[in-house]
Amino acid sequence: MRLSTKGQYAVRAMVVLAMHGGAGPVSLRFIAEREDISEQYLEQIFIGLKKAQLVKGVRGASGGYTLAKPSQLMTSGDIVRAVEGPIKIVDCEHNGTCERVQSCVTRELWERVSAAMSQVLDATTLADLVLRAGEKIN
Amino acid sequence: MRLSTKGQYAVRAMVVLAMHGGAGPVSLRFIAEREDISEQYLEQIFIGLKKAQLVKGVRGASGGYTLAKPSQLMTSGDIVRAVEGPIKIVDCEHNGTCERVQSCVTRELWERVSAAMSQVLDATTLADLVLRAGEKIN
DNA sequence: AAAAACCCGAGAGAATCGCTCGGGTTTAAT
DNA sequence: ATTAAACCCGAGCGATTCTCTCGGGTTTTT
Repeated sequence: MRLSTKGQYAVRAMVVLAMHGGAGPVSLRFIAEREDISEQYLEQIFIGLKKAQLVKGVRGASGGYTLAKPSQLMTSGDIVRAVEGPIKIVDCEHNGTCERVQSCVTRELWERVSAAMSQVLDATTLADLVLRAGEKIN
Repeated sequence: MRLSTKGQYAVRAMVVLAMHGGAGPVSLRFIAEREDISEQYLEQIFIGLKKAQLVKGVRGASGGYTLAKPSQLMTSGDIVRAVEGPIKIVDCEHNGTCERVQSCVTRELWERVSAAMSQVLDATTLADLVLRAGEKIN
């Protein structure tokens, strides 16, 4: 029951991106050094972020990535989902109907837990995280 | 980001145990058949539950396991923690102080997520689950 | 005595994680 | 035009974790 590094790295990387605001694209190399993450691993992560249309890639020299929309309109939930898939703590296939009733009582529990996680993640925008980072520095 | 089967099985097994109330110990074989879980895997799970003093083992023929305390006094959080360890979605070692400030902004986020999970799990007693199982059957 | 059941450590097969490798292609700068 | 920076992408690899299985116990009831 733990978030893989992929999700953690993705959020950290997006914070870096957001902090550099509109000042041109940010290269993966920069993020990699700043956050001490493998550059090639970051590439994989950004493929997911790009597919989810959270970032835009700028190719060529002095390229990099920029946010695809303002940080107020992006939540940590969006970011985590982009690289890790849907936020659910167990995957139950029998949707709605189980053979064993006992099993499905617990399913409701896991769904409530997943919902609680989503609620926190979806309530926190990227802008919120940047704001807090700013507060910490000062 | 998913709960291992160990945690899921543990809760399901405890529901079975609770539903058999005070009517003597319940054998692992019974639970294993009822819930379609490997009996030997269940043994491992019950070692954890026993260490956490949630169940009591009764050795010998016609033995099995009983709840160590009333189901109202046991939460799904207790059960999950017993077999899976502390409920936290990332493990950050730097407690309180990080070198990179950016990293630690996100740490607060993971802590809030973990807290939200705990809240749901700790608010649901074993008795609650049994009650719902009863409702489902009728 | 025999059988039922818990107790327990070790390990095996598969899946997942956390990357790395080796190639591209695109574009800015010189 | 050339070079170099940077994104793009598929494949694979070592380590870890998960999900059990195996092979032995020991305890207690019948």
